[in-house]
Amino acid sequence: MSYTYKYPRPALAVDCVIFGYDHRLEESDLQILLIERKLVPFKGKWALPGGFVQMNETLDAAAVRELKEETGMEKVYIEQLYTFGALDRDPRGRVLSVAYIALVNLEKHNLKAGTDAEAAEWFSLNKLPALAFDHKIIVKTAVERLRGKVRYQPVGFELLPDEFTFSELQNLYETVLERTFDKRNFRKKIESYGLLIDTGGMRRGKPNRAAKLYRFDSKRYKALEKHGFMFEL
Amino acid sequence: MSYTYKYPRPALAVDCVIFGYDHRLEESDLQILLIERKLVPFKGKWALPGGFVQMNETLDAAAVRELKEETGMEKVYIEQLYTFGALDRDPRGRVLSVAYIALVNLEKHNLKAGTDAEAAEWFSLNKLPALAFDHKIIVKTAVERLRGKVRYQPVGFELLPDEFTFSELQNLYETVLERTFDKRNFRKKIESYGLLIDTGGMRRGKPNRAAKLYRFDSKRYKALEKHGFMFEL
DNA sequence: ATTTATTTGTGTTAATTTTACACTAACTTA
DNA sequence: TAAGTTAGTGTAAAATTAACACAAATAAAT
Repeated sequence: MSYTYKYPRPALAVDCVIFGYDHRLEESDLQILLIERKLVPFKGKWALPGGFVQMNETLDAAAVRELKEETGMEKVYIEQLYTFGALDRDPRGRVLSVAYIALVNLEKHNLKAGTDAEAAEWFSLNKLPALAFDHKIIVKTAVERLRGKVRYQPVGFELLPDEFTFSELQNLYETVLERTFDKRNFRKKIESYGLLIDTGGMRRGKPNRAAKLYRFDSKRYKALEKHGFMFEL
Repeated sequence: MSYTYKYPRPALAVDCVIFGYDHRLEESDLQILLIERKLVPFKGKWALPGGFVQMNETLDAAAVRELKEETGMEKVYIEQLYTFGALDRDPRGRVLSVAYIALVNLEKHNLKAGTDAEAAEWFSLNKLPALAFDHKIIVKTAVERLRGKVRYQPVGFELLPDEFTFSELQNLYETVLERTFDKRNFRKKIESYGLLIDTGGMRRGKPNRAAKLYRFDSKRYKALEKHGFMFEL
């Protein structure tokens, strides 16, 4: 079976830059999920998870599907990043890639090994191996976008478990933005938005004072957002 | 001649949301350029300028080409907006659209009439006619992006002539952001960035005090930007 | 049971930034 | 030369941000 068109058409792929974060680690870097390519081109090289868009699925659906197929992960935050269309980005011919960003917490979404006969592995953002295709540029674009976005939209919570402590939240922001915050000022700022719900629970188990657990009030955020409220950090 | 592939491929188009602004008008709205479709589907309806991407051109190049073909405009600011991939967005079949935003000044870039046998016309943003395809959503996305972008990147200057007065700049920002600024505070803020060059010229001709003309120092901006400088309004 | 080591949780003051506000200067037309 | 209109300018109050230190709570070790 084959498909014939009057004019030539580029092939269409989606690629996902999946950011992972583990709040349990002391010095927790941002991580990116890569898969080792088993086929040419770039056989043996690491690449972003992705694949071709099917005719009966939207771009978002294709990204969600690839995410699930290659990592087993579901119900993760995902958003379109940018569409890459350089002429020579794929040696097999003209292939466009609509890139997506996904944000996952490594405790909540643990990687299912080898779901797609391809080895998937997390890499620290600043220890990435050489990447196939133009994926280095895609990752760079994604990191810039994440850094920009995290400051004026509360997407950081997607990288944490549902319940988290203030210092986990602060560590996350410090990791993503590569800067430090004053503990008291950070708390004050976040509290001023009234978007955290005290769950009553405590994070115990470490040999120090237990910390209160909070939950992000996404319903309230959505309501406020409509009336022009702006989160900012 | 025809082209055959093993798997089906969507067609690929670019569409441009061209924002126009005229600093000479008293009550100057933001404008959007639309063309009247001469062919089915949506014959007679207004639509964003656009067309299919050719095999040997990048997405950016396709957007630039369409812009020139349909409006005669060259050397305008252009950037990729978003890729729209709903299954039913084109009744002819699966067509993806990579949308672009362009910013032009209506004095600098005057519309060449009927360059492409299609009537092109400027419409006030808040008086748009019904649009073909999913172009209403594309325009909405573009407006949101422009409003967001204009606040933290100095793209507003693209909508003005090379030399402009402070009140022209202020009017532009007030129009795009749909709010007012205090004249003195606005001036102070902009001046604090040191990104405007006094050209020595004056805007004369109106029955009131002449205003100094300034030019945006894009070289200096690019240099500062690299070292973490942030424009913000 | 007590000590030790470690992280949590909290308030005030100074510095900076943002906002509010009104009059004179300069230009063109009548 | 008078009238009408926009350009250009400074200061004080309010709000926000930044800087800073110690007692309380917990688990582990003694």
